[in-house]
Amino acid sequence: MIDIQLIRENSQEVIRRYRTRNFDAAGIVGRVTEVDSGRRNTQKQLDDTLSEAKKISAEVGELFRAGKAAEAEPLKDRSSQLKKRARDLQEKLDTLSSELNELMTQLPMLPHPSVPSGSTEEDNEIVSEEGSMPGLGEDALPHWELAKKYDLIDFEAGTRVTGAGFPVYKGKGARLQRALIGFFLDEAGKAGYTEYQPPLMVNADSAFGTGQLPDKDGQMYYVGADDLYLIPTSEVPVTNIFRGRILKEDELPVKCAAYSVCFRREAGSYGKDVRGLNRLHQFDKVEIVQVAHPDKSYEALDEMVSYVSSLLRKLQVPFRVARLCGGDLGFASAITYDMEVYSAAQKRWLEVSSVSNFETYQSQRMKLRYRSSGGKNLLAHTLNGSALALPRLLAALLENNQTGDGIVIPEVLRPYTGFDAI
RNA sequence: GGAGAGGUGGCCGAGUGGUCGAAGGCGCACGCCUGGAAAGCGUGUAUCCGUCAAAAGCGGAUCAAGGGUUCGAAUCCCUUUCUCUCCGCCA
Repeated sequence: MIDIQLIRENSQEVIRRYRTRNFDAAGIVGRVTEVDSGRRNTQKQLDDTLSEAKKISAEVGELFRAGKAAEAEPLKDRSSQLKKRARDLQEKLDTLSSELNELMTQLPMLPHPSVPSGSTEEDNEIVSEEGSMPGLGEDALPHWELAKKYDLIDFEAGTRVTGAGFPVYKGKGARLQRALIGFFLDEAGKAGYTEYQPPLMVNADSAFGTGQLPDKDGQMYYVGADDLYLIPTSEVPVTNIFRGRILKEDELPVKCAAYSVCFRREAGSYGKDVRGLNRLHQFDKVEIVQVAHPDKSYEALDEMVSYVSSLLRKLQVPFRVARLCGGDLGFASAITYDMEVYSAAQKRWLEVSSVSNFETYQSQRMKLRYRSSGGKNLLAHTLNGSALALPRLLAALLENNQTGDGIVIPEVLRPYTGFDAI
């Protein structure tokens, strides 16, 4: 949620900034202004009413103690009336508050000024590209063929056991997955991130806190019997570790890393884009999360982007960094950099990481604050990024490193895999 | 899953219907004391909303959450939730 203060102070500016997202906020912002002033008005009336009722109660108390119970009778009546009035006002206040809350929830994060306007992927701004493109022959195989040829992934078995989008990794394929996870966690540790193992299911409050609910309801698997959601990313449980907390200023930035399995329903996506490992219902990912001081969050963002770049560099995969345009930006994000690796046999770029600064969007929802040196409790900024998501990276590694009679394992992974080639 | 006990401020802990936002202690901050420190002494120490240009001030809410009884609830009643103990089950 954005800070309502921004709307109170300059609603036109807010509406203008939302245009970068192709989001017409005029209607909602207008309603917010209206409901907000009504709410405050009602609050004032309620407070005054309660104030009077409290005074009367105190008087009644004194009369009782003085043994003049009879004199208290008319006061009791008056107090009853006030209480009835307060009940009505409270009801009105609740209605207005929840209406306001609902409106605010419909507003996405304000985009950072550097976010390019645009509506689709096409309008994303490529900010850098590095690594050399592998020269593969015409007989180069896509990763799903390679996975079959070298018996690394059994897609059919996954379909039998669960359904499409739930692959079974096998032998060196499974080992390679484990190697990548180990490598990523070790690297994150060296970069100052504390390792966490979060729950894989979260409650609705957590899903709301990071912005999955209500916006992305339907993209998460839901366990109805216990009212829990399977996490779509460990961003959700990890960030929510800090929900409702007030951190000390010198604790910032908080840097967390977590490996987890991720579950996504990906409702409605079929076709060749989802072939093989390109898009799955269950996948593995190491995520990094930071809780940062508002003045330092863009520094943190840059650090995260260069950290993820360093991983890709070490793995020797060609990659590029894109700054998402307003239209492609996630609901909760002020700015997002996508990191894409080049998958040589498919001849396409695959997104393997998404690094975002949510500024106060999530912290506002989850009341995540820090105590400033001035003694005030202020909202912290939250950020996260994949470091990294495994399947597409695995796809690129398999495709780019194929030699015709095997697949070469990148140097840095060999201590983890225990083998040099497949 | 069954039985019982309990959730009070950063923490411990008193409080069972009437100035209780809440005694006391610890912790923390500041000051005094000291050559310096410890001890000691003193002062302060929750969050949110509203009012205000802002601060102060003032008003309101909050003793797990929600509802109820009452003129008045941390205190009584109901529901939910979480924690602990015992039993059951179990990787």
